[in-house]
Amino acid sequence: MMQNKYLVIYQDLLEQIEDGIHPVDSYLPSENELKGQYQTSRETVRKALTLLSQNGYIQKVRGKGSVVLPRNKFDFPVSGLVSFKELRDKLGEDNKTHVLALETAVPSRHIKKQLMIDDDDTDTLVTTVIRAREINGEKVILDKDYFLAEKISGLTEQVAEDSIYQHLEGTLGLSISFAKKEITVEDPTEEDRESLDLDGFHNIVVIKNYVYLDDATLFQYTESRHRPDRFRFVDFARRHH
Amino acid sequence: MMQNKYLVIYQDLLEQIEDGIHPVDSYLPSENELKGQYQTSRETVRKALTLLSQNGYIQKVRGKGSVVLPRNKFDFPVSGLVSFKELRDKLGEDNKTHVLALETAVPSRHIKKQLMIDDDDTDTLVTTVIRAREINGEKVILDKDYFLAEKISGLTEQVAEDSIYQHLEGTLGLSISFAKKEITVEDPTEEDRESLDLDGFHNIVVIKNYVYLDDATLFQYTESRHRPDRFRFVDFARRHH
DNA sequence: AAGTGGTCTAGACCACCCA
DNA sequence: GGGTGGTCTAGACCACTTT
Repeated sequence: MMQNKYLVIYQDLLEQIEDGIHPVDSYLPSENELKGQYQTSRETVRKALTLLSQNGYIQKVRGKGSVVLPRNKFDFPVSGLVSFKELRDKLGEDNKTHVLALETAVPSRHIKKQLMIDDDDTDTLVTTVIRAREINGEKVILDKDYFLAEKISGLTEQVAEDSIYQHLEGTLGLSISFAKKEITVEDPTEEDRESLDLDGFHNIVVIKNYVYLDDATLFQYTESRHRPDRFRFVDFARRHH
Repeated sequence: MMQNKYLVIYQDLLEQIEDGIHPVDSYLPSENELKGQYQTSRETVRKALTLLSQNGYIQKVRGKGSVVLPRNKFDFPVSGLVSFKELRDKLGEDNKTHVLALETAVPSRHIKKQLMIDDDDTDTLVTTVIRAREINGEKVILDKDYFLAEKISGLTEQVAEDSIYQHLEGTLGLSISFAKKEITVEDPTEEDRESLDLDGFHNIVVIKNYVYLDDATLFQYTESRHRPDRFRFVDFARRHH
């Protein structure tokens, strides 16, 4: 299995950082050393280091080297595109997924708008998946996913209970490229009250997510509605001067 | 004033995109064309395009070119490091800043922990700034900033009412490199109730921000506490395969 | 086949840090 | 002054899209 050289270097170094071979506050080997170790050019080494830097693992300091940054164990993968399955695997708590709906149909006005489908368009079908996420016996997250039906297939209840993303990227070979997220706090809807264990909570955290493929086409809109006590968002942002 | 070539190209193209010279869904000139236009090498052109791509302005598509992506006018600068001043300038609403505290002292246990200062350390001073932000006559955001005092100077009430960031980057020449953010929803504290117009709101959105300089040293911890109806966070995240 | 972006190379000069 | 990362070059080959 051949890979891009810079990705091999990236993954190598990442593993070494996670294994503590390069502890926090220590310096990675210099770009010249790495260039020798991997029998490659300096620009290729730099590509790997730039990726590590973008993902918050190292900081490059002029005249000194690349320092390993501290990482909080609980950080979710850097700023998003995080699915419930990944999250659940990290947290390792008791949990369950209830599939409340799974259907393919002509979407409502509101969903058409979110997916940039023309209002007059009555041909484009959208697959809707609604799931309640249960953690430690309480239903605390309501996930409402809307997919362009033409792009997906084989979406069964089984798949929806596990990980849709795995299905998309693994089985269907779709390549997710980027996403736009918006986080707000709203009043719970009737649906929220019915589907979740809201107890005494008066608010709900809403994450709206627009997901795009490699060819820049929008193909998914997701609304993830969290009970406030079960919401946490971690972000790493670099300033591009 | 000489600049890096790739930044010149980046800013040029960005301006052209914002001016509509390259409308949404159109393709930028190809890398070969740009290389000619700017009398430079292709790798340098690619560096500029990569920046545009990271910041969510374009999507590069293999075999086709660089497509201009749609942008919501209201997007704040991509995922963060947004200061209240920037935000206020965008929104253009009536607003005011009340400086509630400004002092330099040995910090509390809790703040020491946030700024990675040793518990036994009684020498390191921290400058605390507490500000309430008023929008349309209501105090809706409480900003609590803690700076390593040795790194800053000349922080007056005047400066605090305007933009501390401008002071840091402009006047002091500090170079902010990256930040880690955590967003959660909590119960309001006594301080929140006293300093803000919470009306009937039962929750408060808390953004904890750890800001680092170019040399990877932590120098600021900020807690920004928003009334839920006045909170909105927008994020653009690329998937690095 | 021609054009596009993706990767890689071997070298160069510069700005910065440190002994 | 020697080592570090930051920028830039002129070329090469590849994978993909389009005609």
